Amino acid sequence: MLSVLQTLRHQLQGALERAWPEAAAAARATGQPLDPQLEPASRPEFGDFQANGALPLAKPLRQSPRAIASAVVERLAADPAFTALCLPPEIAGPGFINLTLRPEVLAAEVARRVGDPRLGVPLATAPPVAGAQAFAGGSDAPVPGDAAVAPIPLDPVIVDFSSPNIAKEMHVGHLRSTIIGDCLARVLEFRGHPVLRLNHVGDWGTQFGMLITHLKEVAPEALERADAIDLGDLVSFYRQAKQRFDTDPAFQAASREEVVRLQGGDPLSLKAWTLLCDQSRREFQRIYDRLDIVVQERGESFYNPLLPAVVDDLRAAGLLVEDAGADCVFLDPDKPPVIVRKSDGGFNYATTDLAAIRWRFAPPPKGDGARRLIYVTDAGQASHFAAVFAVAQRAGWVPPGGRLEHVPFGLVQGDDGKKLKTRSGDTVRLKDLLDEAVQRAEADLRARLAEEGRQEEEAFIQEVATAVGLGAVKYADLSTNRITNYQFRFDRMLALQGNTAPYLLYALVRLAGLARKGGEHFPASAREGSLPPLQFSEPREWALVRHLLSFDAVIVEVEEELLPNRLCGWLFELSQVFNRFYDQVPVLKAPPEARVSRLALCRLTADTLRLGLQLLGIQTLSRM
RNA sequence: GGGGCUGUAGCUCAGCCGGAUAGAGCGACGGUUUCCUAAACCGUAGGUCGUGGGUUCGAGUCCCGCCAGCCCCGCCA
Repeated sequence: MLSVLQTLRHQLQGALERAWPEAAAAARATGQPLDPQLEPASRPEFGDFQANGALPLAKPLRQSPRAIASAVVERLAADPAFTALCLPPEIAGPGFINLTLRPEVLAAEVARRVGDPRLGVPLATAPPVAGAQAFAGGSDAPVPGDAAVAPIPLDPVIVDFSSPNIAKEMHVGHLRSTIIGDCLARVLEFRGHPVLRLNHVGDWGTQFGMLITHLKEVAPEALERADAIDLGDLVSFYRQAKQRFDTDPAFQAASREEVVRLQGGDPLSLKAWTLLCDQSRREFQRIYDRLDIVVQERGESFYNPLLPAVVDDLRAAGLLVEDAGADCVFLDPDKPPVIVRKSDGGFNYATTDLAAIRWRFAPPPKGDGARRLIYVTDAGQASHFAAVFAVAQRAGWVPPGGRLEHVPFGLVQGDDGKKLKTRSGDTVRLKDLLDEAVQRAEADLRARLAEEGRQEEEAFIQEVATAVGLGAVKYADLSTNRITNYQFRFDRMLALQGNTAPYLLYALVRLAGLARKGGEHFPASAREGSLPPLQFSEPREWALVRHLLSFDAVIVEVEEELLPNRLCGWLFELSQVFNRFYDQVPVLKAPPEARVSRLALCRLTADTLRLGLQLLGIQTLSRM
């Protein structure tokens, strides 16, 4: 109900200004107009919204907060636009103004969303030009959809996520970036942003020297044939190469020469490099397909030709300093510099990251023309990104209004609170982890079926186990605040109760059951004109109504804060509120006059839950 | 040594721009099924928000100090 909130905010501000015209004018003159501080109510008994603004005004206005509040309420009562929306406001506590929307306003808001594919969430609009933001209403970002503005094409948002390394297997370390990045991209896309999902794979660098050298020795025939060979277990291949590199000086020397050949564009080296990349790509794609994740590969090698320009730019900007033979940018004379060219003349990862920023902000055709760059990597890289971002700023590559955001996340830990490992101490392969989640979900399901004496097709069992298992892994990751480390526990994430994927999926299954059994009464859409005015009476109906109407707020919040756990928490609450409703309020067996409204409410709940899970990247079910 | 993140119930975690009496889930204990999937619902117990100051009408939230844990810190990504 962002638009209602915005409307009320203007009305309150108007009331405030009518009550104290001089103070309001003075406040405006300072650029800080009187703020009613309207926000969603902190408790249900306070109504829908609360205005806290009277309290801080007590001192400047030399009146008691309650007197200020009652003056505002008086003006509001005289505003027909306000009384059409709200019941008479109440003044509570030290001077809070509590607002409750009229039941028919809430019901109409619900009706408007039934059958609406966007479920009340507006499309994003172009941000205002910097400096042109001052309008009545304070510091709030304008709510899109509030006014009928001609849509301005939005600049792309880049989400840089997943980013495994070629010739290595995806492991738990890639899990969070992949899942969180995909979720953020989905939310941004839903809001209407053109999103570039970029997989910044590690496909360039010194490790290829040893890999190619090893490949040339182990499988020279691969370089002769046109088609890529199957290297089998890439991980063990990598290990072999690494081991030889660490123990065999001759191999080491050969590897170093190989790096030079590769960077010099030697055809045979390039062929070997391509083979390794193709092989890895196929492995990665299996995981992405399984997780239903779309990401476009644009590895480090893409920026290779762009690296010299980075150094040139920095030099031209007067930022480069040579130190111990390396080209450096000193952000702070007392701290280690950002090295953009090593003493041996080679570039390193900072250079690549800088080249990426430069390219991504630059207008097409020599760049992506992006407005917002989002990097989803572990928190350990925070200082690296802070430094690189600062260099990009100083170099002038960030356009006005351009945003550079590192989206850090914590470690995946085991039960012991340490970095997750297998029993033998190896890193856990992502594939194994997903397999186990699905297997456990399947075992749970089979046990349940046996217990309940249910017979189900094998295909059904596989579908449910997959959706539950993979959904549980994703949800467990997304539902905690990403900045903290999180404990990976199968039993917890697959638990049938609590803040888990299965709990949410089950709520949707209940709703799907209602739709199946009451399908002929399930309203398709309010827009077809078949929906009578909705009426609600039960407290649990109203709780569901109110929660559903805050969907737009949580989506916009995730878009801005890039915190998927906010959406998870909201969906969990929705499931809880629905389950309480379902437990106590009959739907199909309701009297006819109540049934239509309840079915409409269920329809909206189901659509919202389905959309929410879809934005998390979680497959939904109609039976389980 | 410098920097970052974290510290909230037994456990795992929320807590939005500083707002009213601190919120879930799990676990524990107790209750609910003639009724749309009980994978559910209802209730009880459980807190010095690491710690000491400060800012203010009001601090888990902002500022400073301290303690503890984790992470990063010149040619790896």
